[in-house]
Amino acid sequence: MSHTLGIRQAQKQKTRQALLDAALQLLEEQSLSSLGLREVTRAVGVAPTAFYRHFRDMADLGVALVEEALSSLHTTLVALLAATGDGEERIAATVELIVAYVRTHPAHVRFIAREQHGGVQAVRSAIGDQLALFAQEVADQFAQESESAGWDEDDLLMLARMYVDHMVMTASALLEAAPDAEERVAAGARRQLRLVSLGRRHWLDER
Amino acid sequence: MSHTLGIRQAQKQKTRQALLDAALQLLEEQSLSSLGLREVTRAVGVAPTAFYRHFRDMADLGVALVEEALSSLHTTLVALLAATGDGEERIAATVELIVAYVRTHPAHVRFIAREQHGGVQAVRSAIGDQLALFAQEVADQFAQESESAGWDEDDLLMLARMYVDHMVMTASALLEAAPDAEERVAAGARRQLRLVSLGRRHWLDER
DNA sequence: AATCTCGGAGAACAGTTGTTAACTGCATGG
DNA sequence: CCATGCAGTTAACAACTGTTCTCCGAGATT
Repeated sequence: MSHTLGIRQAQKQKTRQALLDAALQLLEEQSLSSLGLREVTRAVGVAPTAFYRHFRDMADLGVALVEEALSSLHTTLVALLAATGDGEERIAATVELIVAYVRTHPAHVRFIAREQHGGVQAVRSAIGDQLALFAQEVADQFAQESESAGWDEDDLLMLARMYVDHMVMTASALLEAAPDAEERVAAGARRQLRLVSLGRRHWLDER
Repeated sequence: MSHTLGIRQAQKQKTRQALLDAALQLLEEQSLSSLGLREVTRAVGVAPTAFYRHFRDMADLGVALVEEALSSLHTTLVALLAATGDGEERIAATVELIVAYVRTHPAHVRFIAREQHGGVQAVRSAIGDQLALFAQEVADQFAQESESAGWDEDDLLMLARMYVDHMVMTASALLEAAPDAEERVAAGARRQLRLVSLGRRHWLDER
């Protein structure tokens, strides 16, 4: 199935990736809506017009970055949830996953946090779609657990959204935190997840 | 104490406000880091150089916008919390406050949501400081309630941060929601607050 | 009434931007 | 082996940017 790319298409993907990498790096200190096409091509060392061979405009590149940043997380997250039950173990593993991802892909995390509410509509939508997908997957996993017996479908999705939103918030908080405050942020995130988990256990108490 | 401004200073504040208003409007479709000085002055109908009489640069104007957007909310929020106990009544009132604020000041809300993680460091810090102040005030209020007996100080602040962050998230969600989906978002926010409140009540159960 | 202060205007500056058109050279498919 | 396709280049374009310096005129001060 994986027909080896010709040397031509290989080169194309290489410069395409170089454009994405350069853009991501430049975006650490500004927003997508202020990032210039020439700025990116200059950083890569390629003519400005070469940009058009790969992306229609900056918004298009932004959408590609969303894909790059979030697509790999789906399998990892679902696997993590499937392997753990609702409890201290899952909380620790979730926060550890976030910490690890922020450490290995800080620029991607910053990009998502920044452009989630940023000034480029297409990118906002792309991120929103991805996060909604995450929430749906988390909700599906929750639905299979015994703690969710008797739960409304809407309530489950609401709970899942809280988890996903909380993960994004935690990731962004880790970014801004000084390196020595990292563990403090992680500890706070674990306590917040514990609170939510506690609320989940007593959700059906008063009915 | 309120010595009537001379007609000179009055004019100055008037154009200053016009600059803020114009910037806020232009920011509905872009980020602060891409907003140009000339763009703003053009919208006001004033020479580009007049900008410097009021702000050092765009970041400076951004910080002023943060002040304008959030300063008025402090008293309102604290009064609301003081007037209600932890329960359904407070939840409804809180969400209603958010809905009302988003309806009356949509551009301000969008600005805060966008620039909270935006590309201009000074503005990010200003928003972060304001939100931390909110959290502290909420925590102080919580500390006076009977439900908080036996609570750690750190845990209280953690709970308060959840409330504040949740308010920002809800406000931003309301903005992006279609007008007819507004009530659905509000209902979801109430359920999430209910979950947190439930977690709060059982926080000390297992000790 | 004369002087000072200062918000705003005007013009000019060197750089920058996105986009167009026509080109070059090389991997590719017949 | 040759003709085609196409990633990337070069040059030029009008439009735009932030910032400086000089000036004006009307409110404020004495």
